[in-house]
Amino acid sequence: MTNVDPLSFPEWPSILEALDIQTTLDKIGPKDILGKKLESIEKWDIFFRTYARYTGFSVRNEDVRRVDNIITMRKWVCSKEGYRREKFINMQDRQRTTKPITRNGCKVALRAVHTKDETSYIAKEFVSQHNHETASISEMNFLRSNRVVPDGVVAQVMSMNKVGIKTSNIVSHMALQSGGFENIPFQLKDVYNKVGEQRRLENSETDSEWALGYFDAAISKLRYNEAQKMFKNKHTSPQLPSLTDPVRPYYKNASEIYTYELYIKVANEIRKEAGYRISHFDDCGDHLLLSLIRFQHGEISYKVRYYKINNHFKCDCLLFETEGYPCKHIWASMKHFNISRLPPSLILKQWTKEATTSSTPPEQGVSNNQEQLTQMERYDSLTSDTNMLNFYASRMDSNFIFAKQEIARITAYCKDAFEQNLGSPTPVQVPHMGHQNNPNIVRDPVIVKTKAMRNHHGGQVEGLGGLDGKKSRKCRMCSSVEHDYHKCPHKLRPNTRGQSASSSQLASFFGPTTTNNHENTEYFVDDSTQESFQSFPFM
DNA sequence: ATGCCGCTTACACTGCAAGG
DNA sequence: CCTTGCAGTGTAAGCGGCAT
Repeated sequence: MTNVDPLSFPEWPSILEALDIQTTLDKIGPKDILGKKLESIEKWDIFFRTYARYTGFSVRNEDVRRVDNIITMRKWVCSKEGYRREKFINMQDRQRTTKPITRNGCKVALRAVHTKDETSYIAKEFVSQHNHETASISEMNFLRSNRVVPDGVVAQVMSMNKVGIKTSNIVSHMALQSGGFENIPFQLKDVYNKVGEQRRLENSETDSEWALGYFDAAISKLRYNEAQKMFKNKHTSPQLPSLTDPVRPYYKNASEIYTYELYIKVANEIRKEAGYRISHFDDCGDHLLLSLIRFQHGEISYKVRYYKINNHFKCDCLLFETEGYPCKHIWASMKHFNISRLPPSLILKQWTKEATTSSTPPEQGVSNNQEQLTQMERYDSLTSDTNMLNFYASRMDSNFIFAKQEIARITAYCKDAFEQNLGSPTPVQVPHMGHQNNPNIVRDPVIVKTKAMRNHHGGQVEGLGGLDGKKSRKCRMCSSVEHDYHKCPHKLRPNTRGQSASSSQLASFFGPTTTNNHENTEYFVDDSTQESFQSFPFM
């Protein structure tokens, strides 16, 4: 079991002391928590979120009660608490395929109630047993309540957007410098959301146009996307049709076998199966030859061969042979023979969930996990701090020079200490704001000033969907509706390589990369590069 | 005190059209 | 044909009212 790194979570020791917890996090049970008191609701919040982070689940605020604007009770739950609401399960006139099921009725929860003397909050409910698998350390950054977009990152992305660099490429570069996407505590979409939020606040619409690509970053991104998909497949499941659907077993069977992306395609075939019927079949010795016709389209027919010896189906349409999953004609034939589960011969292993999960490296040992986790926490913390540093230091010549010198000094010191294996703790105490206090944690719908507050005027908030007239397009540089980005008079258009304003800004933001592969990389942006970057194969 | 439910809003995602 | 931005859809999240 892992323990909380006190350097990353400075509040943690005092909380543990106040709760008088002697056991490790994974062994905490109701008897350790029920009846215990903490001085504020925020401390309970920190406790439960840290507990969740280190035991592998995501937290949702489930309920809150206030009297005179003072919180009298709050309940936190596992994000898998409850079930999808009935109205979304039985939605009529559905226009899109359903989203994966993320809830499974998990009972894990904490409830803290204001004590009678109003001096503290007491735990009245605590459930620690999940009814599902929890996330591993390597999946920790995929959990929503663990995702953070540090202020420095937002500031840096916005600055670089202004000189025309795409958000996705900036994030790729950050990932590259951090040693991979798995080492940054946020996802690309979190950055889009956070930057978008900041832009709305500033009421300025600028974005980026030119691309910048790095092969290593692209590969890392592909791997990361793969890991994201694996996480999704492991922790969500497709929404199945209603219990009354006669071919529900087929959907269920498919959901158990295929990844979510492929399930959507297979489900589409199963759905279309109903449009076909077997007109007749002939016994050809080693196989049966079935003739299928489409309802109301009698002239369109398909032949399906059913080989009894190996329980295999082969269809004229060759969908299975080309795409790797059974076609509607095979599903219709299976139904005809009352075969309720897909025969193994029709399951291509590369499309199954098993194929992706089996490629996951085995979990590392306990001590390695602890080490890895501590290192990750500290890396997150340092990245957050240094991003802010970069932002301010790059704004003034004197700051820039000072920062460069200090960074060189500290780096040399740490490197020296590391190489001599002096180990931690390093005498250089890095000031830390506390991970869970970071307002940029990707908590779901964060600052929602008006969220769930009744709209007494009955209208929608301006700027959101539902406005009457269609919005006209705005220039991304100056927000004018008169022209678009490409014709904008404010657009920065450096002409020559190595002399442009953007190139120097780029160089100052990126700094010299230390990665071997890029030692000779020059950063430049000019008219021609826009084309070449956009056509970069991985971007 | 607690659970259930309805309502509102935000976020994630998709599809389409404009523009190059 | 490709990229980008926008609008629309699905649903998670959060809160408060009401019933138990």
